[in-house]
Amino acid sequence: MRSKTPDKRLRILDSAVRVFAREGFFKAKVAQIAEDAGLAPGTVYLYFKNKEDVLISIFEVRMEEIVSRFRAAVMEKETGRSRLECLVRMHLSGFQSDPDLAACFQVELRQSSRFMRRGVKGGLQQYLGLIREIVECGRKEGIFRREVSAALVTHLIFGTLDEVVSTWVMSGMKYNLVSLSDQLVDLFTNGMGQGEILTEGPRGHRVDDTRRNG
Amino acid sequence: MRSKTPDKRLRILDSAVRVFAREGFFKAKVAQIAEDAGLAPGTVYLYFKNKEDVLISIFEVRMEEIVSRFRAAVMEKETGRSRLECLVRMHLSGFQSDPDLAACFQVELRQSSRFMRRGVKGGLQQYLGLIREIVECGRKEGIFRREVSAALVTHLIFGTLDEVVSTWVMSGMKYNLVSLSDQLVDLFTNGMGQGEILTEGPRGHRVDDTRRNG
Amino acid sequence: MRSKTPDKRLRILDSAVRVFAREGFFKAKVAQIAEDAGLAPGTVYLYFKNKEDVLISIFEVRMEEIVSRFRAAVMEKETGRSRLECLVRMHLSGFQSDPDLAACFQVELRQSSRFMRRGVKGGLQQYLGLIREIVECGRKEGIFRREVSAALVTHLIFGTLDEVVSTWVMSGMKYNLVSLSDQLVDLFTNGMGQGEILTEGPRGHRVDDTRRNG
Amino acid sequence: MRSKTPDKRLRILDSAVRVFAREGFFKAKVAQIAEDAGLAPGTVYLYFKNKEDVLISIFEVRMEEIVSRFRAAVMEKETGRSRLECLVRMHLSGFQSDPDLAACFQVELRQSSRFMRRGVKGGLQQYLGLIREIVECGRKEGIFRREVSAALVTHLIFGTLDEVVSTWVMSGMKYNLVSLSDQLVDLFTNGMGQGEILTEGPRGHRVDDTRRNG
DNA sequence: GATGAATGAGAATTCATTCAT
DNA sequence: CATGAATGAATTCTCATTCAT
Repeated sequence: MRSKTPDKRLRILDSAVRVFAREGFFKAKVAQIAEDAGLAPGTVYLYFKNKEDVLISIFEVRMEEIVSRFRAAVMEKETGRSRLECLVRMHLSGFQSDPDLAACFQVELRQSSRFMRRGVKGGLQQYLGLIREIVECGRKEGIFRREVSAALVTHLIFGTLDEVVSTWVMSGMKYNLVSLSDQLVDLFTNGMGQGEILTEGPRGHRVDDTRRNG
Repeated sequence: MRSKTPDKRLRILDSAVRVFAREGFFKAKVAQIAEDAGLAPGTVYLYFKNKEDVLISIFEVRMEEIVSRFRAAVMEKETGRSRLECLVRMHLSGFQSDPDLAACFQVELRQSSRFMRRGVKGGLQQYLGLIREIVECGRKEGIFRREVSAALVTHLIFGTLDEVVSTWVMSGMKYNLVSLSDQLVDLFTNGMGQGEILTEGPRGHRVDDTRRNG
Repeated sequence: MRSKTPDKRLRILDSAVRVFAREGFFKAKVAQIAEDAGLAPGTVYLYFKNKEDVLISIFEVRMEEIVSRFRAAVMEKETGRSRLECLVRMHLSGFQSDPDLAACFQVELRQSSRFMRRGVKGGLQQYLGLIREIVECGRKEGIFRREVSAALVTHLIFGTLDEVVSTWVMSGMKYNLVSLSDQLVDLFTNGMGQGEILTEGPRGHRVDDTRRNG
Repeated sequence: MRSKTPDKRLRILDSAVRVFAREGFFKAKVAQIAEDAGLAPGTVYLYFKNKEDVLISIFEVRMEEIVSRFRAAVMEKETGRSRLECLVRMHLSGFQSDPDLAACFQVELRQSSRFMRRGVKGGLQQYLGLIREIVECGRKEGIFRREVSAALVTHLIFGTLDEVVSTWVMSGMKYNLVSLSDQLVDLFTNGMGQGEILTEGPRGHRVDDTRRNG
């Protein structure tokens, strides 16, 4: 029992993050979580419908806090580019600084079929929404392309971040995650291709330069 | 019981894909799988250690087949670019044409903690290896950039594909997945940014143009 | 369900003695025991690790009670001889008056490999200890011989009692066990040999006729 | 696989003794025994009804051999006393020289409820019969007492030997079993009591040192 | 609100045994 | 006779959840 929040609901969630990270969702016993929170097993059920609900609630509560914190920070930036940089850096450093949470989000949460079936609309959608706003913002400024679906770009960004963090978690969280931020932002904006050379495909000259020169 | 392979091991895996997709991993009973395969429950345990082993084996067996099929097709292409196109298209069409397998790979498999903890090295690593070869190939041709970590590019591609397919599965597999291929390849190679405009940031001239124009 | 002890642990043990005696250890179902005790199956596992633990616990709990009861009675007697008589009689009458317990101790318990491998130290050692104390006591008085190992004498007494009770159980508990007490005590103290004749060994005359004639 | 008897039935029994001794009856798999005997699992069932039958058969086959060997040796002796000595020594040395068999007889066999319920009449009864013959023989010579039940004397001898061997097995077979023979024979014939003093109560003089000191 | 003893549903799994070859 | 792949019955045990106090 480490957390001392008087709010029992939050205390349970804090304990659950630790226990889930250490034991894994299925091996974790509700009684363990309760004990860690200094409560009786039954008490957990005054605040949560069941064990999965605890897991999902971790995600929702933390995501709400994350999204609003991220949004605040992101919106202080002026350009789409710097907003993207901000988001990427916060995403990576957020997990890097809280390994238990990282384990919950990247590993345990996926073992909830309710989560995997996207039964949890709230948090993730809001986060995707925030990413999308950044994309739209960059488009309005003319620095991000309009030809590709904004939704797809959002998946590109989120999917990559998610995979990168998962890989880091699986590897034992040994290397520095945040230091990948710049390369990631570079990749998101410029892609993996050598700009010009791509235009010189086998077919000759690319004519659609206008796309970029607009 | 649909599959009639004489190989009982494969028959069990075929049945398991169907049952897992329909019922979900936890709701699925070993006896159901056995029945679907026309076998007695105990027979499953002659071929697999336990239920999770069946799930993991689906992944391994199918991945092996996928990787070798994808590799063969990809390697027929000449350029890194066309190889990337080939891989993306095959990844998306592969799942689109086999919804049960898609459900297993994108949803059920993640509920195996052994899988999530990357206890399954083989298949996924080989697939990532194939992606990486394509990246390296494009680099040798000079069409893909060398400044960014190849590993990171690999995660970009795989993470995005995975997220895109997952989203499609969750949405009920209603839209056409393959049709996203071109946009994805475009994003991977060119990024989301307006190339030139990026260089002309609000702050003035970018000096690192050489990077691309080199 | 016969027993009504409020202590659930004891209620389970009481029920288990009956069920084990009637069904045998392996045929006995935990659910049967629970039902007999008026409890749910799961409740058994709040008090015992598993079915074998129930069996072993019967032995331990009953032995503790037996040893202290026997010790109290035995120690009221003055001489080693009368103490031995007391123990033998109590051993035999104890089993005779509780056939279910006899069946558990003599038959079912032996089917626990943990018991047979003497994984159960407590009870039996204490009982053997009590026998040994009686032997030592008789030795101090000078009525029991000192030339033979006390441990061996203890095994003689216990081994014989155990075999005699087992035979009685196997035979269907038809004859009177307690009535063997005097003969057993006689055998333990005087052996099966004709004193005199034994003395006519190569080594010379025995003078102690009085032993049997006196 | 060590045994090379061409008789498959005996090969199975030899293997079973080893496997039962090493694994215990319940942990032992029929397939293990078959493999050790260099046979297929199904073959075991050509020679034995089931696994328990293998265990019981070990006892019967070995006991038959033991009883006839013991009887032959015992009957070569002339007096009841020397026959008893012979039996005790052979009983102890028989187990001491074959630890696997000792483990089977003293531990594993007891876990068969059929054995414990004396469903196995043959072997044990014959052995008890042999002991009894020795007792009767001594009685005819006048060296063994007639006042006590011969059956009881038989139980005394067998029960004690059995307990002594069991204790030795449980203790890890560390000490020398055969060296207990003389003390045991002494105990069986003379008992644990100081002859005269018993009759003269606790207060009398001991005069009969001759009895043991010769 | 909090407790925690009691519940009881539920399925994976084993492996002795069979029998078609 | 021998095989060994397939069988399938059968029961323990767990632990999330409840609810009387």
